[in-house]
Amino acid sequence: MNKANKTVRPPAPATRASASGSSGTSAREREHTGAVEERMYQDIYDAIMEHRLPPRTKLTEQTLCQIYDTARHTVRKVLSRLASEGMVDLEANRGAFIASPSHAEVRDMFELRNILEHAVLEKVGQAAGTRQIAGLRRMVEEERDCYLNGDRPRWIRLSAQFHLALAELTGNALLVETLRKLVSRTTLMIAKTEAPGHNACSFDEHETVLEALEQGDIAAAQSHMAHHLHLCEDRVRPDADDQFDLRAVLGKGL
Amino acid sequence: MNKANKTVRPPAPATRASASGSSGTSAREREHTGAVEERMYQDIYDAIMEHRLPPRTKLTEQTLCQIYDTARHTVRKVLSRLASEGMVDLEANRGAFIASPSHAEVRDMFELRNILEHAVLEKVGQAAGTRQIAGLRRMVEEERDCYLNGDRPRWIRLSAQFHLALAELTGNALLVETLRKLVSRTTLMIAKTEAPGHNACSFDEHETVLEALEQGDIAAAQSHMAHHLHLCEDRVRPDADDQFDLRAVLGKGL
DNA sequence: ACGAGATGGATTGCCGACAATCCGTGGAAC
DNA sequence: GTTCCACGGATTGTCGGCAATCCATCTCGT
Repeated sequence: MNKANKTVRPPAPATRASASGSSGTSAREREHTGAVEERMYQDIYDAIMEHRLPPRTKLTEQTLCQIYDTARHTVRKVLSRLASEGMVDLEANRGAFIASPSHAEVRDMFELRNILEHAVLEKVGQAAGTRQIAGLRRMVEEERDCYLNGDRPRWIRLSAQFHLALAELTGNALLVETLRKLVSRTTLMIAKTEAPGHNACSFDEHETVLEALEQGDIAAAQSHMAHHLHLCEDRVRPDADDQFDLRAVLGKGL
Repeated sequence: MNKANKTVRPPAPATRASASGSSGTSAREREHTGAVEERMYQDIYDAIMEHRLPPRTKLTEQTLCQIYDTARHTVRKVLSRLASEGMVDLEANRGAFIASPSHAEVRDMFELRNILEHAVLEKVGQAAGTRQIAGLRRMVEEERDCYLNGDRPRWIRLSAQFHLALAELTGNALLVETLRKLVSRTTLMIAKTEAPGHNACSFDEHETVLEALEQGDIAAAQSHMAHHLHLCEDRVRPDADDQFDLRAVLGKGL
């Protein structure tokens, strides 16, 4: 209940204190520029992760300026940062769009994920901490609860967090960060598995991996993980191009 | 002699045509903005890779503006891009510095490299193309030539390119790109092995990997690669904080 | 009726100027 | 002689405006 409450969020870039930002054009006190930037980034990031902003959605600069009451400069920095992480595509003179990887890219992403997570299990399996595995198990249980309760956004986030929590046990921060970007980019593409009569959802697969890990059978855990990733890849939506209203999705209280 | 002549360069970001850029402040025709940006990026990137710009060197915005005769906006974009790849560190209100990873980060980087290159050999070893291996062998030979001829810059680049050429055989572009960033960040840190009486240099180790690969002994190749990476990690310089003149290093003909 | 070309609105890219912050220098007090 | 504080130059962060580009619509010719 401690860690699982925190959302899956990328680490803040190493800015030290952020600027002060005054000289407001609006009447009321303006929030610090760095804070707006961070909030906007998180909002968009979360919205993408939770499939409220599907691939190919256009992120118009001026619209974001209005929503967050900030200058275009700030918006551009956020979009640029999201682009560098592969979450959005920047097309010259056309604007920013939620990323929509090609079929080949999806294949590459999952192959790379499998390589990394295979290595994670290899390393974690050796230094198998009973205590850590218990934490993972609790996380999977919460995952199941969210799914059964219909809390889709949180369920999706926990599904991603499971893989990251596993990777964190390696103690390799760079590995975690690399995997985080990959998980984000793949999560972005996974179709909504809301179809009725759909086969078992991912927390079962997560549990299978954990059980093999508990029994010290690393090879089995790796095999289950590979199977899980393969299923995830099959859940990638073929296509779906609607346009969504940014204001309705992002501007919660404005 | 065909491919090895090309330098190890990151792929250009997907800009389509680049802008026109006129309204020059200078007398002579101004080069397209996108082109300046790309040139500046490549120059700095190469300079870092070849150790002409050692870690902790400060990259002052105005100096770069003068060298490339461009606006600060452009400089900032380049620095931001380099920062997103981990080549430079951006400190708020203090500026941009060539990255200088901590000891822990170096350890993580090499561990991750080993994971990826291990997987590369696994996959390449199965689909062992005699033709491709011949290309790699030629590359290692050129590497040796450059070292013996004293062409340090090119030797360093070829050393990095070897690993990337190997990864390209997997056909996974994302894997190549991920490894490229890692190789760049590690190359940045490797001390100048110019010390007299120094033990054998890396092209020998590259050759050892290739030989094992030729004989179809994947496990041996992986073992040699792991050993090679371990040696590279030991070559990381402990420290060295001098300041260098940007103009002398980057501004070749200005 | 259909397609090619022109036009206007909207959006992104670029630049110079101003404000905020940091760092080195100089001076005064102890 | 040393330490603390204030000041000024230099550097980075932010903003608004203008130019270039793109897209949708309308018009005109066949």
